[in-house]
Amino acid sequence: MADSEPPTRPHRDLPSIPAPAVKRLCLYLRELEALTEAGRNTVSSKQLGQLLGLTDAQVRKDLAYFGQFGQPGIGYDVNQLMTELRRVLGTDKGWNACLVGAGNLGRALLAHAGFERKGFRIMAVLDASPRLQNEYIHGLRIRSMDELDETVRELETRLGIIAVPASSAQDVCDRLVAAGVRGIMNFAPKRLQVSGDVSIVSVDLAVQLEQLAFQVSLGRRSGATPSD
Amino acid sequence: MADSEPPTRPHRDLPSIPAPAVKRLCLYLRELEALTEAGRNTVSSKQLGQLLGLTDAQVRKDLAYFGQFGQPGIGYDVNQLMTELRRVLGTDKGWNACLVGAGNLGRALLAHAGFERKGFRIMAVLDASPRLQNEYIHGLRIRSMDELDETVRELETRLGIIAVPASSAQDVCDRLVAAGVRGIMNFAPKRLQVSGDVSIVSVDLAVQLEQLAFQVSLGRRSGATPSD
DNA sequence: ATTTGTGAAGTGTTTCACAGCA
DNA sequence: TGCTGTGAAACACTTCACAAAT
Repeated sequence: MADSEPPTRPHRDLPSIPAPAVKRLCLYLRELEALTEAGRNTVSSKQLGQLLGLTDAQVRKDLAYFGQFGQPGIGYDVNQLMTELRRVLGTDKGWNACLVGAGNLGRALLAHAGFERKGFRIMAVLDASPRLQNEYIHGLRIRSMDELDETVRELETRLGIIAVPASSAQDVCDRLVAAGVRGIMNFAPKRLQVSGDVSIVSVDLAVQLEQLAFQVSLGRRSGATPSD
Repeated sequence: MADSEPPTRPHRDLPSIPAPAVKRLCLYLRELEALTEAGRNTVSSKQLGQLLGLTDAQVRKDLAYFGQFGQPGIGYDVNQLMTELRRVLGTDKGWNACLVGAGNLGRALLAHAGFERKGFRIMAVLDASPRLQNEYIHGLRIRSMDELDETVRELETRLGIIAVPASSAQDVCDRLVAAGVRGIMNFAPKRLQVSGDVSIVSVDLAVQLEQLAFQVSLGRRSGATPSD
């Protein structure tokens, strides 16, 4: 996991960035946001590393893939580094998303405050069940699947979030891709196949619990797994 | 991510298993469950690999860390391999969990059918808010935080699930550990520190969306990320 | 013919260690 | 002194390629 994916190139012919480094970037940003709230102006690679259980060298290498942000003897400017990381991650501008599946998980995602804070906005909810159609949740009308195409186009939702059962996940995925989304976050316990230029991130909650069960079975001492 | 964690040892002095391999084990199991439902009796490493976007060599290496399950010329027996993987992952026996946080996410997790199917059972829900106390959700009474200790002991919940805001996550974590849970699944956007012999798996949904945004920004072709 | 299991080779990632700067 | 940025070394993971088994 984390894992078996091709490294990403920032631009054509720049050194490629290890996938694990990209994962850590998000965590650095999260810690920086906490630091700035705590009133800190600068932070060293050592301090940032300690907050996340990483070595200072790791932190410096990761950040150096994207530029030279630090000052020898001082460390990194918290605000500047946050801005840089947001730019690198592409979260400096907002992202519209549409959610498919208005079950328990879908509703929880819709209410999730963390998304808005990070610049993600769920603009529409769709569900296949006629029972739910035109019901309102969190101020959004539940749309029918027939409306998927126009929804994605009119609201310009570049991202789709799949919170439907595994059995319909691939179908929903195909329709989202056809409608023009560029990225899909998948919560169904199913590997999705996509044709073309669409990115996928999958989160299988049961798989995460299995990972935990394995670590506990092993009697692992303090297995700290940052995110994923 | 997948990622920056120490490899795990199955038993003392056996070859250590790469962390990425453990992540894939859960995915193999998921595919095997689908295969058996489809009536398949055997599967080759090549077929299993294709289902997950992995090479056949990768699949064989991963499985070989735990034993010799395959038959040359034939492949793997689907049912036998499922049994073996469940045993390796520790999910052949049930796992009791207690959930802290009865907000939107907590409720969604409680209703999540995928957990029960995999042998995980949420036995109790707790929440700090007096407003929710003694309310019932999904057949479970919402307990006060004062009841945490007795709940963990009496119901023998080896796992704790944290679905509270970041600000109280560390406190909840400490209390769960003190009460005796051996593993914690954390949904708060906060790195948890644990003392001693407790495993942690964290899932930060906003971080996952950031990963997706990054991949889309890069114009990645078909970035298939198995779980994570 | 097909497929496993596995050493060896290849590739990718992390850590080390130090020059250079504040 | 304290810290960054970075080549070089160490380590980890994946892929290759083939002997052995059916």
